[in-house]
Amino acid sequence: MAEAGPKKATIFDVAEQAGVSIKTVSRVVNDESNVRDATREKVLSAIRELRYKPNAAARELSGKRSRLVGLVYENAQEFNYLKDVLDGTLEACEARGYSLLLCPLTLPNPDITERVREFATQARVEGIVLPAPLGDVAAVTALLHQLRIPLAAIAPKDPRPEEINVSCNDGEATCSLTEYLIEQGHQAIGFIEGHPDHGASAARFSGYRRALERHGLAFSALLVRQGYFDFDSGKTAASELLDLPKPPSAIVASNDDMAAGVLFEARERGLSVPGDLSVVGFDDTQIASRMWPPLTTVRQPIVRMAQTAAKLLIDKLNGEAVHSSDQPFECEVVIRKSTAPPVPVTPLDH
Amino acid sequence: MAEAGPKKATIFDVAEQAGVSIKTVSRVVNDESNVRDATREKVLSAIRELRYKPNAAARELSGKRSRLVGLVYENAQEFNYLKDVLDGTLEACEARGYSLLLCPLTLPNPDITERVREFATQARVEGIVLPAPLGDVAAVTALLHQLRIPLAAIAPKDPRPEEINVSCNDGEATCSLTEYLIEQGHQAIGFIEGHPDHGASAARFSGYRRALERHGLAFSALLVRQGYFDFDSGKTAASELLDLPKPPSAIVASNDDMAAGVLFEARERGLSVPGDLSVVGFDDTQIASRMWPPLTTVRQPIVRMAQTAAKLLIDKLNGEAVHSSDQPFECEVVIRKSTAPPVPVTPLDH
DNA sequence: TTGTAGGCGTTATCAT
DNA sequence: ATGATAACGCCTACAA
Repeated sequence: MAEAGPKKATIFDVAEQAGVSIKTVSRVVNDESNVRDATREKVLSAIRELRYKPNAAARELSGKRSRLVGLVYENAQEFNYLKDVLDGTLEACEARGYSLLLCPLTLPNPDITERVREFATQARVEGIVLPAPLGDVAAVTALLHQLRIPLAAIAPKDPRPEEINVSCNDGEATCSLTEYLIEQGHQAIGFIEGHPDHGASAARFSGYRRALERHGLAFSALLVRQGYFDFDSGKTAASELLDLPKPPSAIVASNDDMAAGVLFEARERGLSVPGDLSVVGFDDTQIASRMWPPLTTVRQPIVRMAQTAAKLLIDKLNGEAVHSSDQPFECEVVIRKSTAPPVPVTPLDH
Repeated sequence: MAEAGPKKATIFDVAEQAGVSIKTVSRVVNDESNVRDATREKVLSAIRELRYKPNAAARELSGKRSRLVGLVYENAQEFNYLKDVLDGTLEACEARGYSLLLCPLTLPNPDITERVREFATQARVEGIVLPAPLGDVAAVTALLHQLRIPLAAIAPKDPRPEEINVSCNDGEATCSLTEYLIEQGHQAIGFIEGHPDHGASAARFSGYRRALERHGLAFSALLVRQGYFDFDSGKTAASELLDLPKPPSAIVASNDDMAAGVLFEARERGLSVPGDLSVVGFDDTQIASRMWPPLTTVRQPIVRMAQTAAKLLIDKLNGEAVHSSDQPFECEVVIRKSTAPPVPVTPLDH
């Protein structure tokens, strides 16, 4: 049972308690050099006793540092990807004493620029995390550049070396995934592209093509449909694909949400998955394991990617040298139950 | 192409430009009275010309108002409910010039108190929105009370009149939903309870019982299973229910995520929905319309509830008289395809 | 209706 | 290695 209002301790209280000046306390708090060990100890224990916490507003006013990071994101219906981004970003911020501010965007939108400017200046964030596709929206990146606000892009289409960006090898992963289908005996494999604004879309598409080539399968543009990473577009694309004179026996959707749409469309037509049609997704978000049948997909370490993006961003804000483009993160194919050899099974196929 | 750094205008610049004192500018900015219209206009146009934005840090330091609202939430696997809460809360905050800070919690957790205290003080939020079940976690509400931080609870179990809280009539809605099943001819209707910590769980359960009574159907504890609002618990509960010697022909799950689990379990057993089993959920979150078959459920206006909670909270922070417990929000039954009369259809049933 | 002075809790500058 | 003192930009008294 603590008392009601012990008038939060200030830097002066700590200084007095420790018998030093406020500047020394400030030095200790900010981990600056030029403080004798003994002095530091005195200050530290005073801080503990008084439960002193620096006042963020005063700090910001004086020092120009808000310790705020922004997450500007596209607020789509499908939130599965974003939950992971949020989790990762938040954790990284918290671990470093930063708070996270949210700025949902609805795309396309003529006045993104104003909204983001408002957000960046009004909310006075020091840096901004930009999950795909925003890392590629010039209106946004140019503005932030002009505002001198560092950014960290997650899975941008063309990563600019001077900025922080994290990505994963989703092209390769899509290739493996497609190969898995091919090895099961599928010859006609449909592909649903992701949103053209996302860098991942092109990468995944080319992964698909590479798998075809590698196995001597002809590529047919008929089997490729444009999607937009959401359920509805997946459903529509599946519908078109299944209406083809010679429909594919398997469909690769560029993400789980679209794969869910494919499953839905198949059900509506009374098609059994994977009996009549194999379906794979991408991301291994929550929904993938909740569908029936559970989706074969690719696990993308979104949480860790977001964590890393935020971590690097904050490091940069703190003036540390940042080595952005390490290795891309590794994806992992997750086999579940939405895939099977096409009927009839013909062992002679390979 | 704007210039790089026009040294952001301060209140002094505005005062000078308008030929008044800073206090007058302050009055205008804060909508205080006692400013002649002509003066106000002068100031306003100076503000526009200079693109003046009050410095939030200075404001907070001086005026004790951070214009920050916190959202403390349980960060569960299932994010469907929270996406809506987030959308609503964010919008209400934005509309009023507030920013939203996030504090995800993992329950159960021995040191929630410390985490929340840290969040509340360190992040210096003025008020906190508490979506269920957090409005009922005494460790949290007591702490906030002690810290004198106003809170707004969304769907708390026992709404305390002195606090802000918004809820909906989910008891009644569950009753209607169950009656719909009964009217279709179902006699043995299973029920999966929600997480016992959520107020909504008890309300929904009693709605279920009321429907039974009203139609002269016997209540059987055998047909009721404990769930926790997540997919897995729904699946488990369904499994138990379906293993019963005389399994139910319909199952009411207390939310969509659990209903998804029921669907999954049914599929695993080769049961057809709604042919062999009718299933209903609650919330009408994203997942409900993505499943196969799409779920009959209850649309809970979560976004609007969250919006209202945040709005009322901010009103209170601004010293306005807040009339919390208006009417509960109205829910709405959404009929989709997961329900059908039990086989064989016996028109004589009513 | 308007203005002046003082303070909010830090960090930064420049001594010592 | 440490300390006085001046910003930082605004708001709340209290005058006028």
